[in-house]
Parts: sequence; structure tokens; C-alpha cells
Amino acid sequence: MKEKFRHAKTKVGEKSFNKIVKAGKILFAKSGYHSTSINDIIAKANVAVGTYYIYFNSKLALYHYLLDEYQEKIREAAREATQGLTTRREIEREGLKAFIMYAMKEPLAYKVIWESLFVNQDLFIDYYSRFSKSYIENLKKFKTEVREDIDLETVSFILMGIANFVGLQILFKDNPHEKDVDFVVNESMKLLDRGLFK
Amino acid sequence: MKEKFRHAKTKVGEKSFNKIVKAGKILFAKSGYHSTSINDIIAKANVAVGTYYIYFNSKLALYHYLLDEYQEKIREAAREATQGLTTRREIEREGLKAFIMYAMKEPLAYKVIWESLFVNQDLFIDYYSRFSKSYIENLKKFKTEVREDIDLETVSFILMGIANFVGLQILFKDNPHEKDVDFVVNESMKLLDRGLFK
DNA sequence: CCTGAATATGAATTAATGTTCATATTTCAC
DNA sequence: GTGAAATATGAACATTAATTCATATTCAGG
Repeated sequence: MKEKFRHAKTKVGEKSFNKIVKAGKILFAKSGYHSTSINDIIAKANVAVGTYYIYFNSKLALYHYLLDEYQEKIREAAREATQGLTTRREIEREGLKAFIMYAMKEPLAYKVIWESLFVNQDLFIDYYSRFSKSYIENLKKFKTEVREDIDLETVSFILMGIANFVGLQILFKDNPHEKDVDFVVNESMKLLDRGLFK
Repeated sequence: MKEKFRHAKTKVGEKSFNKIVKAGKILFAKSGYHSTSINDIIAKANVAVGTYYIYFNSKLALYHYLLDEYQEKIREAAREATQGLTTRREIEREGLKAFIMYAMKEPLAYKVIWESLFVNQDLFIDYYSRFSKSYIENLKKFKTEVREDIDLETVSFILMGIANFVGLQILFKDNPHEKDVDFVVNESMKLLDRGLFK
């Protein structure tokens, strides 16, 4: 494990930590992982090189940290959007919408996750494998609603594929709005209504 | 334009050119663009550095050359796999299978398209927008088979999403085989049979 | 205030790598 | 066979970038 970070133990340290994280978010999103140097990061964060290495022990470590944070945020957005809902159909709909809305608000997160395939393939595989597994567990809880004759792992990748690419469809638009999201979510649900649900 | 290559003018030169191309394919596919060095390439190709620069005037030049070659091959694979087929369902099935099989055989081709989001975002958008448009045109020809109550643009992105992510599912496996492809294609078609087709 | 721990600093180190070039060898059309 | 063009070679160059470390400063509990 080379991609480790270290929490600050002081208010001052925390400030430096946060400055580094913020700079990393902006720069990785703008220029990508390989084109962003530690130098760029510390310059933007207004911090010395040594300070960087107090909190992150490599360049990859910061990237890894951001990936985890974004994953958590996406999960959180989905959780909030679906809490209280009882039918799998409604959960799927609102989860899909929450994902696309998040991608619209934070296209950087979206980009960073996709890029991980080229930064570190293991990170990428790990990210989507974890997502798939949690998807499968959740789908299992709704046996009465979800078709039982389709492999759930495949279903999980299909649903991730739909979310990601329908998300792209929105991101390609010039000035996307919530109504655009509602539209594609609606259309997607038409397919899932007959194809996925009983 | 820095990404230029130069055809050999001799049998001997052609041999060197091909050795470089072959080495590039293997190494870029295994480690990705940034993690592969010119040194790695010439070592694998068994060629001197100077020889590399006779045929390609930069590292990017080789990558671009491979990109163009793969793009052509992808089109060809899809065309071959679906020619002669008459029902939209069969075209969709065989097109999906051909795409994943190709991605399995040439993972670089697959990676490269995703990577273009970070190399040149316009290229990426252009690629998928064009794909979507041609998908829509083709779907329109099968009004008797395809549901008419779903927006075709959304359908096109859904289908691209399924292909790409179910493809991922296969690529994540340790030693994927054709039977794995058949399996996920089958499962995907179950969803489309009820969800997309009449 | 004292003091050990935490944090900050940036020059120096180390390593990698893309590219050039002067020179040597080979090819092939004539 | 000849010679000009094509090809081959790899040491040298130039640049960039990640990481380390000795030293200085600041923090926070007692």
C-alpha cells in the first residue's frame, strides 16, 4: 500500500491538508493526473513540497484520496435521494436521477473516476467492483419486484452503464437543466419497467 | 501537428516499422500510454532509439497511429458481425457480442476511446455523438420491431452504456473467454427483449 | 513559559525519459 | 559495381518531476 494519507493533528495542519486537497481537485479535474505535477499542486495550495509529503506519501495517494471522497459523496447523494422510498422502481429512478444530477453539478468527480482507468487500473476495477457488489446486495432485497431470471451481476453493470452514458448524454448538452435529467430518467425507466421489473 | 509517422521505403525499413508498431500495441495495452516509455518500446521491438525516430517523430505519433488503425478495425468488426442479419434483435445481439469480443481481443482499442476524454474532450464528445446519431438512424429503420414510445436518442445512449459496461464486466475477469461474453450478452438481451423490443 | 510533538520549508537528490545527432552500415536502382 | 538514399545505432543532451531530509518554526498541553 503506497497510497496512504495522514490526518492532521492540529488546526494548522488541517488547514494545509485541506488546501492540498482543494488544489488537487481543481488541477486533476482541469489537466488530468499525468499532466498535473506535485509542483503545480503545492503552488496552487500555497504550501511547500515537504508539507505535501507530511500528509500524502505520494502523488497517487492524493488521487486515491479524492476518488474515495467522490465515491462517498455519490453514495451519499444516492442514499439521500432514495431514503424513505419503498419500491425498487422508485429507488432506481431516484438513484439514477441523483447520480446524473451529481454529475451535472460536479463534472470533475465524473471525470476523475473515469480517468482512474488510465491512472491505475486496479483503482478503477476496485471502484466499479465495489459498486457492483453493493448493487447486487441491494437488488437481492427486492426479489418480489425484480425479475429473477437475469444474472444480478450483469444487471448491476447494465444499470451502471445506463447511468453513466445517459449521464454523458446530459453532459454533452450546452446548458443542461433538471428537466433534461427528468426526461432521460423517464425514458430510461420505460425500458427498465418492462425489462427489469416484474 | 506533431503526431506524424513515416512509411518505410525499403523491405528492411518496413520490418523495423512493424516491429515498433507491434511492440507499441502490446505495451500500450498492458501499461497504458503514460506508463510506457520509448525505451520499453524499442527494447521490446529490438530496435535502437534512433530507429524509432526515423518512423515516428514523437511518442504520441505511435499512439495516434494505433488509434486510427483500431478505429477502423472496430467499424469493420461490427459490420462483419451484423451483415446479412435481418431482425433488429439479432443485429443488436451480434453487434453487442462483436463489440465485447473485440474489446477482449484488443483492450487497447477499448481503453483508447475512454482515454480520449482526457486527451481531447471534443474528440470524445464527437465520437459518441456520431455513434448516437448513426444508432438513431438505424433504429428508425425498424419501427415494426422497436418500441415507439421511447426517445431514440436516450435509447442509443442506453445501448452504448450497456455495451461499454458489460464489456467492462468481462474485462475485469482474470481470464475471459467467449463463453463469458455469450453469457452476459444473453443476460443483456433478456432485458432488451422485454424493455426495448415489441 | 516550557517543551516535546507537530508542522513547515525548499534545496538537494535521484531517477526517468523524450529527443537529437554525428556516424556507421545497408539497401537497391541504375 | 557504384553511390546516393535509406536505415541503423546509442551516447549525449535536456528537461521534468517525484521524493527526501536536515533544519527551522509553530502549536498546545502542562
